[in-house]
Amino acid sequence: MPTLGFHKHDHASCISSTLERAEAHCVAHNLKFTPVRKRTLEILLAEHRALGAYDLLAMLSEEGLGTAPPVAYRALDFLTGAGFAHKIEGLNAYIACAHLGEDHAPAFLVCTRCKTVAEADTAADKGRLGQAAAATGFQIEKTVIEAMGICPACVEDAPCA
Amino acid sequence: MPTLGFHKHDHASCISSTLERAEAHCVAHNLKFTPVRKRTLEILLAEHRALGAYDLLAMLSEEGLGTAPPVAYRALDFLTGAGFAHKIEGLNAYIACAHLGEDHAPAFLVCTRCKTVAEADTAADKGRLGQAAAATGFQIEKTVIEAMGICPACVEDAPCA
DNA sequence: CCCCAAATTGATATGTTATAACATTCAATC
DNA sequence: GATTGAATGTTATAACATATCAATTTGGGG
Ligand SMILES: [Zn+2]
Ligand SMILES: [Zn+2]
Ligand SMILES: [Zn+2]
Ligand SMILES: [Zn+2]
Repeated sequence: MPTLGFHKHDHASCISSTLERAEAHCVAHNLKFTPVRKRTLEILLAEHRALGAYDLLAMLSEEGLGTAPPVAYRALDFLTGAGFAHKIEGLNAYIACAHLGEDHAPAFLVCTRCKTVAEADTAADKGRLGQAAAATGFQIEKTVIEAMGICPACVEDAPCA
Repeated sequence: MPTLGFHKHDHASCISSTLERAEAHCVAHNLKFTPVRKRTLEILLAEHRALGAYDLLAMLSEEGLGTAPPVAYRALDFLTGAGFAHKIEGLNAYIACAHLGEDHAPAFLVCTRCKTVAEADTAADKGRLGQAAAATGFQIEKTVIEAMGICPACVEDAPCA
C-alpha cells in the first residue's frame, strides 16, 4: 500500500498493531519504551499527518508528561533512531512510520495544505541517486525523498487551484 | 556532469558564466538583479557548498549590504524563485544552482561533514514518486531529493569512519 | 516635470525550530 | 547498598525564519 494516509483503512487496528510491533522491537533490542516515548508515538500514529515538535510538546504537556522542548526532541530522537518515526525535512515536522519493522528507505507524498503524509516504500529509488553517488565515491548514509504537493482530498476541496 | 562540486573544474569561468546567464535571464524576464541579490549569488557561486542564511548575512554585512535577517532571506527568496539557487532542506542551507536555465528538478548529494553539495539533474527521478502520486491523484508541485552522506574527499581524510 | 504606484530596502521586533549544559532521578548490576 | 549508565527535569540559548511598517527608489502616465 504505497499511499496509506490517502485511503480509508482500519485506523484503530493500524494504530494498535503498530504499537505492538514497536513494543516487540524494543523488547528484542533492549530499548526502553518509556511513557513519554510511547505516548509520543501514539499521538503521531493517531494521525497520518506531520506534527511539529512544539505541537507534540503541547499535547504531552497537557497530559503532564513534560513542558520543556527537550522532552519532545528526546522522544522524537528515540523514535526516529528506532525507526518508529520519520522527520519530514520539507516541513520540519514528524510522522509515525507506516512500514515499521520493514527496514526501508522511505519516500513521502506530503500535502502542503493539510499536512497529510503518505509514506511510500521506494527502496529502489536509491538507485538513481545511488548511481551518481557510486560514480564518485560518495557514501550515502540517508536519503531524503519528499514530494510536496496537494493531496486528492484537498484538490477536490479547491479544484480551481 | 552529475557531480559538479566533487571534481576539479575551471571554477572562475564556472562562476562568471553562471552570473552571465543569470543576468541574461533577469533581462529577459524583467527581474531586477540588484546589488544585494547579485552579490548573494556570487557568494554562493564561490563555493560548491551550502551556506546558511546567517552565514550569508554575515558576509553581506561585512560589505555593508545589510545587517538584518530579512536582507539575506529576501535575497534568497529572489534567487530561489528565479531558479538561481536551491535550498537544501536537510541542512537548512542554500546553494547556487549548477544547472542554471535548464528547467530541472534537482537532486543533491550532500556531504554532511564539509557541506559540499553536488547537484545532479535527475528529472527522471520524479518518475517513481510520480507513479505513486498519479495512482492517487496527488499533484506534485516540488520534489525534495537529497542524499546525505560523506563525499570522496572526506572519506579519504577519515577512512576509518 | 510631477505625481503615482509598485518594488525594493531599512529597521525593529517577534515567531519558530532545535540544542547545550548541568542537576536529578531511576533502575540494573556488582 | 555502592556504582554506573540511561532517562528526565530545568534553564538558558542557539539557529532558522517571518511579520510589520516606514523610507526610498524606480519607472511610467498625466
Ligand atoms: Zn517508515
Ligand atoms: Zn491535503
Ligand atoms: Zn539547479
Ligand atoms: Zn565532505
